[in-house]
Order: sequence, then structure tokens, then C-alpha cells
Amino acid sequence: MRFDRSGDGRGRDSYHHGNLREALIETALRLIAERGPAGFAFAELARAAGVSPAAPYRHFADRNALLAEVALRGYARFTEALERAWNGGRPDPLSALEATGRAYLAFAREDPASYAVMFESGVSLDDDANLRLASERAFAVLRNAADAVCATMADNRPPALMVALHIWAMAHGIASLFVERGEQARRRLPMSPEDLLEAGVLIYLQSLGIAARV
Amino acid sequence: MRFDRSGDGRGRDSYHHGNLREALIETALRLIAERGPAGFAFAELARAAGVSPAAPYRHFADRNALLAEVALRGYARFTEALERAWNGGRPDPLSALEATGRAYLAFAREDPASYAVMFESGVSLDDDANLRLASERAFAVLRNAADAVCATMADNRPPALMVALHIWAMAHGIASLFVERGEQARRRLPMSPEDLLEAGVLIYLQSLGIAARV
DNA sequence: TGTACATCAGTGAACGCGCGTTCACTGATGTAC
DNA sequence: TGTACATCAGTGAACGCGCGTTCACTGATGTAC
Repeated sequence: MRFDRSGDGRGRDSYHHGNLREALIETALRLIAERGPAGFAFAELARAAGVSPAAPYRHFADRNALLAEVALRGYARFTEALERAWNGGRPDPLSALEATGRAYLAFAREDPASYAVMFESGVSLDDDANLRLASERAFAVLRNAADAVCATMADNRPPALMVALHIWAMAHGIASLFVERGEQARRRLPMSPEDLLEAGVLIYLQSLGIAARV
Repeated sequence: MRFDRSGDGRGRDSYHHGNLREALIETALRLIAERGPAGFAFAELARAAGVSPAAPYRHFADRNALLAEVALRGYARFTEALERAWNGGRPDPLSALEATGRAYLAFAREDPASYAVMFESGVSLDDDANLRLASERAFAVLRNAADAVCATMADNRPPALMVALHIWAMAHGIASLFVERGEQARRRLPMSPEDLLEAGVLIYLQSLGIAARV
């Protein structure tokens, strides 16, 4: 079988694939989005990528190593997306935090495979220091945002860590229960997940005396 | 192999097991708690229950049917637990709602297998009307609680459905991210999941003008 | 520029395994008389 | 109370399958001279 290397760069023009590592990761994301991380088969991945079942082992030690790489890249892009949405807290901390929440749900919606591997699969953070670091960087964005938002308060400031955890939990809960992802059926909602999260965050922060000043 | 039927009623004293259906469900809960719903194998279940691999088919059409039954019973017990905690809104709606939140997390902690099958596995509510009904009954408890809590407000009442969804999302998010369950490693927290949820619910409801009257 | 050769990234066949499920069967139970 | 028999809930062997992984191999690439 011969592939065309021209164009999207995913093909190959010879016995050597040229870009198999990247192609495997892209294909894995597609398969995981369809079947979930648990239903993802390494042998099927090779088939879908058009190579022999042994070929992936040139690039990944085993199935777990590929999942870890997917999670690592996922955390990196997740962190970028949250950072971009937070935008240094501009125009003001509250609306920047809302934008960050929307970015959270957008990530779960647009890259359901990475989200599932990162948060809903057995990939262990304990076995991989890089992975743990990457996941901590993602949470740090939320944590910083909570810091900034809490700093706008006059008195009775709640612990920013706790605020960050509450927002994370609400975002994850909504993503997990209500965001349609791939083939997986989700519970129906009378509003969009994004609006639900925004309203929840608004109500929550209002109590902290923040919404009043916007 | 001979089992003793006396005592807990789970054994058998003859060729016939006597109570295989119940024993299978109990064993399934144990296996799922250890390996997760996706890693749960029907053949292994038979082995663990001490019967031949064909025996479970006398009681369940297939693997999916058993998972559906686990989910169904899970929803029933979940609903009971939430109802009991809600306790008709006594002594007052706010503290009853807090108790309900704690009961939510307690369920996830004490019956991680059922929780995972109900909320984190591929068991589809669309294919089984009973299951859908059971899950709706569970949510109805939260919904009623939100109704009662919202009714205590003077004006500017938020939609109770939305309040119920926010609390559900926060509870599920905390359960999913932070409640230690079985072998599955979870992220570490500087406080208990129960306290985190209670604080979150309190802050959220405070904004609705409810906490002030307690 | 041309050739020899080491290195690299694939092939394709095979492995052992455990899975879900089916089959003809058989031992135990309980009911009719 | 004792026996014949239908029904039920098990057995145990087998099936086809796809999995993750390994192996000896081979074609392509790129470097040294």
C-alpha cells in the first residue's frame, strides 16, 4: 500500500511512513472519541492508521505509553486554552473567569478524547512526573484566576484554593454529565452547558460579593 | 465443590446454588469496584462466584443485562439514600439540602461500583425505560429539594430546575474528581470532599439569599 | 558523483490469552398421584 | 409415605474472536569515503 505524502502530511509515499508517530496520535484521538479510552484497542489503531500491528511499537513502548502521551498533549492544549481565555484577567477578573469556564467546556466538547483520557480514564498521574506536572499547570490557571477574583474582594475573602476547586468541580460535573461528546449519549438539558456553568459561577461568585462590582 | 447455604445465605449446599442471581450481583459490585465497569469481565464474574461460565446466563441475558440491573438497583438505593437525607426538608430546607449533598458523596464513596455504572459507564438510559425512570426518580429528589429551598426565598427566585442542576453538577464533579473509590487513585484535596461540597453549596445558596435566614 | 554500509522504520506471521457466548448434558428439586 | 417425572439450575467443553505483544525479517534512507 502506498500513501501520498503531499497535502495534509499524514500520508506516506513509501515503505516508510514518514510521520507515523503523529498519525498514530491523531488516529487514536479519533478512535477514543468514538469508543472511549477503555474501548480503545492498540491493534485497531494500527489497522486504522494503515500499518502493521507491530509498527506502533517503534514509537510507543506500549498501549499505556500512547495514552500517557495523549494525556500529556491534552493537558498542554487544555492549559493553553484556559490561559488564552483567562487572558490575564482582562477585561476584568469576573468576565475573564467566565470566559475560562466556557473554554473549559469548549475543550471537553471539541476534544472529547483528550478530555476523557485526562479525567475519566485510568491514566495514573502518580506514575509519570511529567504528566502530573502538566495536570498541575492546568489547575494552576484556575487557581490563579481564583486568586485574582478573590483579590477584588474587600473583606471576608474565602480561600482562593477552595474557590478554584468549586469552579473546577462545577465545570467538570457539567462537562461530565451534560456535554455531548462523540457517540456517548448524555443527559438532556433545558439550556446549554455553557450557560448553565456561567449562571452557576455567577451565582456562586455573587455570594462572595464580586458580581456586584461589575 | 460444595457450599454452605447456612449463615449469610450466599453459599450453596448442592449442585444448585440456591441464590446465584443475588450472589452474582454482589460479586459484580466487588469486581467493578476493583477494576471499573469497563474492566469487568463476565467470565471472571462466574469464576469469582464459583460457578461455571455458563451459569450466569440462567439469570441474565448477557453482560449488559447484568450491568443494567446493577444500575437499576443502584439508582433505587441512591434515591432512597437521598430521600432519607432530605428527610422532607427537616429541620429546615437548607440543612436538609446539605445533608442530601453529604448523602450523595457517601453513596459514591460507599458503593463506588454502582456509582460508576450509573454515571461513568456506557449503560444507556435510552435503551431501558425502567432505568431511565429510576434515574429520573433520583434526580427528582434533588429537584424537589431545590424547589423547597427556592420557595423559602422572598423574591428574585431563581429557577429551581437550574439550582438542582448546579448542585448535581457540583456534587458529581466533586465525587468524580476527589472521592477515593476502590483502587482508583484520585486527586488529593486539602479538605474532605464532603466539606468541600458543603462549603460550595453554602456559598452558592447564600447568594440566593437563603443562608441568611438560618 | 557513485558506492558500501549502518541505521532506521516498517512488515507479516505468530504467540498465548481471556473474552462473551453457546451447546448438549445432568444432577437436584418439587409436584402429582 | 413412596415413586415417576417434568422442570429447573447447574456443568464443562468448546467456539470464534480480537487483543497486546514479540520475532526475525526487509526495504528505504542517509552518511562516509
